[in-house]
Amino acid sequence: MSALTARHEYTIKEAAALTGLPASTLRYYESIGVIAPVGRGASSGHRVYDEEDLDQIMWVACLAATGMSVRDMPKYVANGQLGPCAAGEQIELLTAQQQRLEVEAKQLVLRQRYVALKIDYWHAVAAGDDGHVELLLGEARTLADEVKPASKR
Amino acid sequence: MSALTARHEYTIKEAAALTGLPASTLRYYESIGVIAPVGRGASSGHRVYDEEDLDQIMWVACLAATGMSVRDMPKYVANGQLGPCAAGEQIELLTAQQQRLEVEAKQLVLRQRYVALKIDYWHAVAAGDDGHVELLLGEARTLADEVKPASKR
DNA sequence: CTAAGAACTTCAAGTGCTCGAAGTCAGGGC
DNA sequence: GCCCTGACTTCGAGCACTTGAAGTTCTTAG
Repeated sequence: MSALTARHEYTIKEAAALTGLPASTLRYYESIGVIAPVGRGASSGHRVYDEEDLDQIMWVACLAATGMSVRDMPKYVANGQLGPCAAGEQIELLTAQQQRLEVEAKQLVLRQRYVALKIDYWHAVAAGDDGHVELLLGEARTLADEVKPASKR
Repeated sequence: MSALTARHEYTIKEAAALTGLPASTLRYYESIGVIAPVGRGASSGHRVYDEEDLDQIMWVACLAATGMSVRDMPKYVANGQLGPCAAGEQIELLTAQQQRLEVEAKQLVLRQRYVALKIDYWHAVAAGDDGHVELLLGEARTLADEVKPASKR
């Protein structure tokens, strides 16, 4: 298996893009021991992530998203190391993460609408279109009420 | 009329409940000048919020939710009172924000695809479907390759 | 009226990143 | 070869809250 399965390697930037955590956070997590030390390029000293590292990071990202403090994480990461026997738990956490991402996507769309609305609003103000201004202000208030649960993060 | 139209007054706790921001954050925002100084009870020295304060806080909460830094907020909050003269600057700030949100949306979609792939992967692992596992690992690699051009193209 | 307790006050320190500075390293053009 | 660009490295400071301590004030029950 190992000979044919050329393990793909990732730079810190690719790992960041796939897991949704900034590179700085990946280094931070490694520095405080939340994730295991990542392999380094022989000559460069740069971090080299493999699939296993990414799985671990995804796991940590799930824990972080549920509000767990970084001091409590190492224990739970150890559980995640157990491999195939832990597949069920992995799926459970990843599914929860999927739902969070969906919520995040919805909130993002809402924010995009809100910003677009505000741009319209200022265009109307600049044009002196008072009727349109009033209309847009009303819509903005409606949207503002919906954007409440964006206080986390 | 105005005497009877009791302009409702709120404690910091009520203001927090209505705006969705913790009381500590309201004090923090006031301390750094993001919101105007709030009136105080004559004898107690406790903060007393009125409707206008709440509108301003809601507005700031929206800015915070869209990712604006607290340093940029005072200008933006002040501009809200200035009317048409500041429309150009408002539009400029909001358009920049719109572009940030667009980037964020693309990254979010990428993460969603990755998580979905990982769920498939663990299902295949649980089922002992090694061929499928290999296939999905390959797809993860392909997904990672898409990240690279996204940063510079 | 007084005493207990909840809720407010300020100030300081902690948290979880996040950014900037200064230096190292890989790849490409001359 | 040699330099340039750009991505990586560590480290320490900064940011946006957040929490804790210590004290004051409002409220309520006896």
